[in-house]
Amino acid sequence: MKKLLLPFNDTKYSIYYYEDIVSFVKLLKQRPSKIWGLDIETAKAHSDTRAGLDPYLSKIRLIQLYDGDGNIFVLDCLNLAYPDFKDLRLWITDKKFIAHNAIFEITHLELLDFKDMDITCSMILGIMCDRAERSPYDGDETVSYKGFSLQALAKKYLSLDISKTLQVSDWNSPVLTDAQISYAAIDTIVCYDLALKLFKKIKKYNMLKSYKLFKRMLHVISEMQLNGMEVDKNKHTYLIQRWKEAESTAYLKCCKYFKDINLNSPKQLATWLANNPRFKNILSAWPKTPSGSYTFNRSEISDFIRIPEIAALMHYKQYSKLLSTYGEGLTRHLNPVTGRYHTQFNLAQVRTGRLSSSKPNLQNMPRDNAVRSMFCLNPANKCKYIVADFSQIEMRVAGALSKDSYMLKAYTNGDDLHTLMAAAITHKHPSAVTKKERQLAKAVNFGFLYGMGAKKFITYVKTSYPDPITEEEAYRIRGIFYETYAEYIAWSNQQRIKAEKLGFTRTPLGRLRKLASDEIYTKAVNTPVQGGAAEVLFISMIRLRNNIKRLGYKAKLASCIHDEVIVECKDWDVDAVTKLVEESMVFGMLKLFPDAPVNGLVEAHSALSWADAKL
DNA sequence: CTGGGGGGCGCG
DNA sequence: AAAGCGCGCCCCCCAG
Repeated sequence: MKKLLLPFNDTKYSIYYYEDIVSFVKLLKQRPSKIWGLDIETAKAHSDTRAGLDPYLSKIRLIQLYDGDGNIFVLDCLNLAYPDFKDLRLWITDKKFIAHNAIFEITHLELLDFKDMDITCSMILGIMCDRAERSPYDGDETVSYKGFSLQALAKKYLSLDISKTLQVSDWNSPVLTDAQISYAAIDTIVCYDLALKLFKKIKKYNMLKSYKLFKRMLHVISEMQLNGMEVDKNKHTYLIQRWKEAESTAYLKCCKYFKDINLNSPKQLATWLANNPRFKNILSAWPKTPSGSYTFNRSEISDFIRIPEIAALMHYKQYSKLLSTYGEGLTRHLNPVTGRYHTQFNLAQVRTGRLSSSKPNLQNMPRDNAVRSMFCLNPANKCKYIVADFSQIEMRVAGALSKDSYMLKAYTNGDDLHTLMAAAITHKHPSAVTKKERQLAKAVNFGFLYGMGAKKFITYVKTSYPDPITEEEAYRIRGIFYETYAEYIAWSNQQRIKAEKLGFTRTPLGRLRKLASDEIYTKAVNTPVQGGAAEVLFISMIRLRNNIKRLGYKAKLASCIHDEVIVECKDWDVDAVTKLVEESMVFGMLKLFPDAPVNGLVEAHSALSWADAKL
């Protein structure tokens, strides 16, 4: 044991540094604190560049615990054996912790078998406060404040400057310097103080329910991130080969029309268009980007898509997109230890309360069967993917929130709202509605739900429907939407009035989103609906994970895509867990909206691959 | 050489 | 008066 004195922020702290876990735990037990600041330092355990950050490529070097009363206990794990942690695990079970970016601590500690720790995340508190206090239109008064790192939030909320220069120091070094140990200790103090301050704000803003849901999600996310998604690399390689061939064919065709032009440069394309005599007569009708240059956005220029030059260009862009985003580049995210994609799920970042996914983003994989079938389990492991979807979750949440009797009646009867809308537009009986008409109605429902204008609807239809519609027709259809969902429209207007008065809107569980005045018309309506759908999903996933653990099934969450969950499950438990998934999702809906109709709410299937489990 | 904005596009 | 929403990642291009 080594004791260090740490003067920091006008206070004197004591650091107790241990290399022996028995005395470490013995001392911890003497402290009365129930809430502890927690941080870990990790060292590289692999040559990969991500080593030190990725739980599979790192080893924990230090565990730092702050008792909230001037004492920091630091355990150096360099020379500890795995079974040693038993006493620490036991000590941890009835304590609460505070960490910054708790997902990092949870995922790393999970691999040492520290399960379901009660951790508050100061980063999530910080993001939630930010979303409540600042719309993107507000800018940011704190110039140096950027992102939600501990350093940034310490400066913003505690007016503290903490150095991060030692973070990248060598945590593999056999002997750590006093400066390194002090650096490691400071983070626990700062995140402890930060969380106390931010937690008061959360209560003041009435966001406790919402925060508690996020907190419970930490373990769900940790499970998904650690589990990851398995891919069949051969399928991917084959796919890339096919895309490359298609791209080069398309490129050769483009060469006839575009001389010395980078097809990936919108700027060069715009110049080419402006100077091409063939386009002289239609140039005035060519749509433009917000900043005023000619656009080559596929959905904006659907009027000109039949012109050979444009058709060739679009064909090239299609494969160029696939190759650049879903080609070879994707594989750099494969984990060298597990061979899987361990996506990062970002909690609380999205203003409506959804999750987002990055490195790689698994939430925007092409719907293409060939792509999704590369997410495929090895049959030798005797596992299946269970894929379950909410059916039309946002429409259902819209109905539940507004209590629109037309929507609720349809869901109660098991009717399809898109088919009903198609029937209303065409004056047909629902049973006579064609596939094409339903497709248009789908665009009607999705578009007008959040206040789309008739004009935009025309271009929107062009992308999702084969035949164009006239302006007159667009206004007529908009009228039908407003009549059909009159109660929903009334609720929408109420939401707008409320948001105008308060300057913010909330999700059903109370997550606050500040809105600038010109955001209100659409976002005051969208946020409760999209946010409500996210909250339903969160409740469902928490329930599902708890029940899988409680009942001892061999299954783990693998991913989620806004209204869809993917579970990896041992063959012999697939039937039982599929039922559990369905039950959990219905439970999530009813927990948030007790009166919601739930027939046809969930669809679930299982198979070796993501593609096959969707059928 | 890096960072950031714009344009574009994949998903829900 | 008019207004779909929510993301992340790719490439280009320009500023520092």
